Amino acid sequence: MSKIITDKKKIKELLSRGVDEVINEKDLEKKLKSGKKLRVKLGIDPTSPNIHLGRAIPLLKLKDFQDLGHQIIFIVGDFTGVIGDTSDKESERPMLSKEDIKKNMTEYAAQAGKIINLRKCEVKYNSKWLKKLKYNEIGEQANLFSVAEFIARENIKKRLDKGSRVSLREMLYPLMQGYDSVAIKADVELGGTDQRFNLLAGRKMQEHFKQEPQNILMTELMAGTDSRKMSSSWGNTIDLTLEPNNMFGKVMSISDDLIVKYFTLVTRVPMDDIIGIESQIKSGANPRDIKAKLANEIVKMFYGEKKAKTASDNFDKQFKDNEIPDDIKEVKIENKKWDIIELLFETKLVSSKSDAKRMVKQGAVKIDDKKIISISEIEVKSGMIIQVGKRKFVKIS
RNA sequence: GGGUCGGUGGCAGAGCGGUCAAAUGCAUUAGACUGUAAAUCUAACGCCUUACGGCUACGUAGGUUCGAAUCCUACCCGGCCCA
Repeated sequence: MSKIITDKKKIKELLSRGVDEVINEKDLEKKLKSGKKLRVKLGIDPTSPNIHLGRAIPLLKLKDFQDLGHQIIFIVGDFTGVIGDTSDKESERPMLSKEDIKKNMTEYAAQAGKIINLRKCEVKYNSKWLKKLKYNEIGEQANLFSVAEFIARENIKKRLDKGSRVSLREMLYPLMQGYDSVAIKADVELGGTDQRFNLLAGRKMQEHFKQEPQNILMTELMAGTDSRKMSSSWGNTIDLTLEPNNMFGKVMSISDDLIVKYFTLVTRVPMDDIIGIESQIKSGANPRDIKAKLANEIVKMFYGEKKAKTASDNFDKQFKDNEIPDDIKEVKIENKKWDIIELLFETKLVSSKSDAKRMVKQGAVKIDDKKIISISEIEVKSGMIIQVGKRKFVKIS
């Protein structure tokens, strides 16, 4: 029933927006225009279930393929997950248990479902075919690659130079990812540029098994809130699990010069509009407002228009106008005289009592908009609003 | 198997007998300022104590010492070189 869309403009955008490199571009373009339904593969690493904006980029690309009517296939690396990938990390990955993987995937699906229509996807666990391979078969496949190739990879090289451990086990990873492509007969595989070697392994492997080699589409890498590459090991991610207010705020905290990049990579605002935005920035428009638009756009994608609007309003209130936001968490607590330190700790506004003292000392604590300057006793009444810093509020119920 | 170097706070990485709750960078938090949770500047950043101070921490377990992250022993884990 689903027809393949072969609109030239859409294909062009598919192949260029947020795309770092396509191998082989001509071939892929031809196939996309042919009207054939392509099998598009994306591997998922089940080690950490949190999807952040960086990891969402290939997912968005996948959605673009889906929108054109192509078949998308998730490969859950339940088997490779046990091995541990190395391509986007500079440290070795821990091995995972089956239970962990299962739990992680449930969480993953909940987030990925915000971008992709999961009902129209194939989801495959690669243990299905990988665990059946015999030693001689693995040997044969391993023969397709050389050690020099493997250690020439930037990440591996870096680790080697630094003197950290690279296990033999890790060399198996590209073989497996490559064999996945064979097993599902992939036409296209997506991945970040850091996946290059693994993606190419798929082509080699497919050729070996007399299949037509898959095309590869590598997406650009995303910069995080501190302008370095977005990665969970840097702690600079914007996670999809963030609730709207926080997500909005995090986006607002990116560096100004990343605005256009974010628009291009993680939204589907038409490219023509983005060009307009770019020139607005150049001609001196207030980046704050444009960034707010971006934040709004991103929150909208994951939570819908209404919640995005609320998040946006709350942000303005809280930071621009220094007002108290509408939806504050309520806390039930005995109405009596409380020592301010105990009170802050009890309401979980601070992580420890030392922390509470610090906050008071720094002048970060406000009760009903009145600054608390010294450690003292507070008469707690319901409806009272306690504030720590600009971002943490609690209302006594 | 032999030699050798190392395992430090969320991460990276100094310290190598007292002045070490442990430099510095990143991350985090607060304050000032502002265009925002940008940028910049200032400060904080184990836990408990109003404070004095106390407690727990530098791979694990013991030991030497008035005193150990620092020295010794064993063990566990890792790097490099040799075989």
